[in-house]
Formats: sequence, C-alpha cells, structure tokens
Amino acid sequence: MYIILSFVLLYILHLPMSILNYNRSNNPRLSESQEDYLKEIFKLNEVNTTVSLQDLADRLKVKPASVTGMMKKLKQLGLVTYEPYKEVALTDVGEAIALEVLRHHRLLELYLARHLNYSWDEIHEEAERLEHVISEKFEAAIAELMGHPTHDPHGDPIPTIDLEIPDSPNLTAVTAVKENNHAIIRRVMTQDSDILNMLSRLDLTIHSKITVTGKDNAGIRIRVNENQYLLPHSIARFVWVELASNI
Amino acid sequence: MYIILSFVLLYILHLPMSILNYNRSNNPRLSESQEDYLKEIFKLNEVNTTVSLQDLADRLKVKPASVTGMMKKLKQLGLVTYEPYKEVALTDVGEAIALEVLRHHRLLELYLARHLNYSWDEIHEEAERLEHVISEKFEAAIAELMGHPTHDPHGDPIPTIDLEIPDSPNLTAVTAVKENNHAIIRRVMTQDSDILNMLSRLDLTIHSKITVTGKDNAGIRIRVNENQYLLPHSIARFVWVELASNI
DNA sequence: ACCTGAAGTTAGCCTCTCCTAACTTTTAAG
DNA sequence: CTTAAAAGTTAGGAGAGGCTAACTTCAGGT
Ligand SMILES: [Mn+2]
Ligand SMILES: [Mn+2]
Ligand SMILES: [Mn+2]
Ligand SMILES: [Mn+2]
Repeated sequence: MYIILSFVLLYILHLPMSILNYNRSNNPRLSESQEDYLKEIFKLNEVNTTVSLQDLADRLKVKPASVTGMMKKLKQLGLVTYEPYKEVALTDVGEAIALEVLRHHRLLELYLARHLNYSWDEIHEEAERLEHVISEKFEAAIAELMGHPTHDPHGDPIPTIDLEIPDSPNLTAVTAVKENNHAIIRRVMTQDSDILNMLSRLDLTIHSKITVTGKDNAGIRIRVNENQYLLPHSIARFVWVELASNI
Repeated sequence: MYIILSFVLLYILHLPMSILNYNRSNNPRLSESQEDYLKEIFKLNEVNTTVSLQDLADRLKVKPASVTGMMKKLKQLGLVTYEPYKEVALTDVGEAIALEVLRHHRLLELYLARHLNYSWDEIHEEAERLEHVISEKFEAAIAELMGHPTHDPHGDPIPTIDLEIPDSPNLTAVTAVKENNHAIIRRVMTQDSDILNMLSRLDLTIHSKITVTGKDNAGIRIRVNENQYLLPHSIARFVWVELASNI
C-alpha cells in the first residue's frame, strides 16, 4: 500500500524513481571499494567537468584496468552511466550513495577533531576507514551531538540528512586575492598531512583572518596574527577564502 | 640498541620472545576475518577446556571447511598451534592480537553506551564492525576519555593496554544462588539483543541488587525493586552475580 | 572390540578486487 | 591530415575467504 502510494506521489511530483530505490538499510550493502569509487567519482565531478578513469585510478590508488572492471559492475548495479571509452557519471541512486558516504566521512572528521582531540592532519585517514562501517544510528548520534553541523574541519560542506549539499559562502582562491585585501580562510582543499600540519602551525587554519601583502612568481605573501609568510603557489592553491568585503 | 636491550631483558625475565614480536603498527595487518577467528578462539578457550572447530564455525557463522582452511593460514602465520584432527590453541602472538581486538571491542561497547546513547542491546553489533578499523590513537582517546575503565556494559573485563585481563569479583551463576540470598548482577554473558532488551526492561542489569526468592524446574524466581519475576533457566544461565556476603 | 554418528578434512568451485601485459581507441600537436 | 602519446580495454591470473559434497578420522555406547 505504502509502495503504491509512493509511486503515485512520484508520478505527481515528477521526481526520478531512483530516489526511492536506494535505502541503505534494505538494499544489499555495497563493498567498501564500491563506496569509495562512487564517492571519488562524485568528488572529481565537483571539480572537473568530466571524470576520467585515469583520475579515478590515481585517487583510489589502483590501476586503470581495475577501474574499467569496477565501472562495468557499477553500471550493472545501476549506479553509474558508462559506455566503453566514454566518460563516467553517477546515476541518481549512485549519487545518493556517494553523498551518504561523504556525509559519514565529514561528520566523522568533525567528530574526531571535536570530541577525540584529533588534529587537523589525522582526521582524514581515520574517517576514510570508519565511513564504511558506522551504522545510520552512529551517524545520527554524532550529528545530533554536534548540533547538525554544516561543514567539516577542512571547510568541506557536510551533506544533510536529506543528502543536500549545504550552501557555502562565496569563495575565492587565495591566489586570486588582490594585494592589501583582507580575507578569512574558509576551506583548505587537500588531505595531505604534511601540508595541513604546516598550515596549522602557521595558524593558517579555517576562520583565520589574513591579509594578502604581496604576490610574485615565488608565491603569495600573507600576514596572519602579525606574522608574515611566503606561501608557495603549490600550497596556496589549496587555500580558499571569503573576501572581507563580503562579510 | 633498543632492540638489543629488549632481547637481553627478555632473556633475564624468561618471558616468551613472541610478546615482543607483535606490534600492531608495523606488522602486516591481519584481515577482519583473521582477527575475528583469533578473538573467537580466545573467548571459547575461556569457557571450554578445548576449542573445537565446530564451535568456532558456529560462532563465526561459517562452515567447518572454512575453519580448517583458516587454521592452516593462521598456523602458517605463527598465530595458532594446530595439527589436523587435533585441537587449536593460540600462540602468545596470537593471543596478544586476540586481546588487542577484544580491548577494542569492549572499549567501543562502553563508549557507545556512555557517549552516544546506545542501549545495551545495540552496542555489540556496532562494536563488532568498528573493532577492526579503529586506530591505536582512537583506542587511546576513548580509553583516556572514559578514565581507563576495567569492564564493559555486559560486565566483561576490558584487557588493559598491556593486554592483561583485569581481576573481576568472584562470580556465581545466578542459578547457583540459594533461596533468600541477596546478590548483585555483575555480568551477563550473552550478546542476544532480545534477551538483553528483556533483561534491561525488567531492570535486571549490571549492578542491580536482586534476591532469589525461589527455584523450581520452570526456572528461578527473582525479586528486584519490589518486583518478582520467574526467569527461565535458559536465560538465567547467562546471568552471573556477586553474592551479598562477599560485599 | 566394534560400530556409528559427529567432527574434521579435502577437492573443486565461486566471487571479489586487484594486478600485468598486450591491445585498441581517442586526442591533440605539428 | 597524420601520427604518436595518452587513455582505456581485454585477457588471463593471483590470493583471500567463502561454499558444497565426498571422504576420513575419532570417540562413545554397547
Ligand atoms: Mn573510504
Ligand atoms: Mn574533510
Ligand atoms: Mn568483528
Ligand atoms: Mn560485551
């Protein structure tokens, strides 16, 4: 009865049927590998216009042949669209699963930082493993405990319980900030422990107020807390800020 | 230098060399399956004099053929002693790993109950998955946070950081308590959700003060908080108590 | 001492995820 | 427009952990 009603509702609302199809608790559970593939496709898709199997292979630290094999399987499961030699994309169901895993990951990162005293550079690796094994109850418990946070310690948005990506402030790469302008660091787009460690030692962390004092081909000069640093472009490109004028 | 000193120390103290050999961080990580096999061998060994492959198969929900195969592998790795058609036992290294996993499991159970509002019957299943993926840092963080607890919510002892089993009070099966004697529930030796759920609804939980008011072949009659219950033997056998006279 | 059922083993097969090596298709530079 | 490098595919195989079915060994009851 409920099922019939749902179909009618979907028809009326013109929603894709697939949204209903996915339910973490009653669907056959995916493997950790499969979850990581879907999550990585989603993340690559946010940055690049198209997702190459080579990128996927690099991110997941497997060989391209393995990616081809997995794409066939995920296509079979209705989680990606894909034809040989063409680009990959998530279906609605595939995207829902990717967002579910991403929500686990980012909630866990924040939880580890806030409640178990993990430092910025330690949270990612632990969350990468835990994200696949925590239950929906665990997810709900830490989300509740933290007051349903919208962003993780890297400034990455945490998908909501309905799997929407919350709005983030309008961000600019710090490399694009003009000289003498003020800004607040809002997102650091790397998981590299060494880089995160260094940035946090310089106090270049989320919510730090900075001033861009100069730019040359060596990098970008930044003032934070009366200290000045020269940040090489290779690192600065990970740092995204909100301009002070927008605040 | 440290290594040489360690060898000398071991020689002097007559400790088994194998204790030093195992180090979770630099040894090739075992699979989740292998960890569960070792843990289950340890737990069976605490109860039975000898560990049968059949019991192991039942507990791990695999077929006996699979157990035989795994025993060969674990023997190869130096974690169990075993000859075809003979009983299995853990080596010192195998036992150290079993205790490490058991420590994770029981710390997690207590953590879930205390900090994430899990009920008695929900903790085991979640801990069963998490125990294999948390880092030593996670273990240390929750142990610290909880003040290095010695027993989990079922009354099971939590192995210390040095992998010693902490002393438990002298326990008696509630079925062996004489009529009109008082006692305190100290351990409930089942992970069955339904039974745990029922017991906790009757307030027959860890640290509950009870009085045995009668016994017949239907079961054992117990008073707790002015309420009287008839506990069938099939359930009562899981409940272990400390006699009031010992307190 | 024998017999029989329970316990344990073996062989052969499956699925999963990854690999290498050789091949094909696409793409972009000249 | 050609062609070589990059990207992607295919075939074949490894190893982990399970399974079934047929077999062997063991242990207890008569
Ligand atoms: Mn992961
Ligand atoms: Mn993050
Ligand atoms: Mn387990
Ligand atoms: Mn327990």
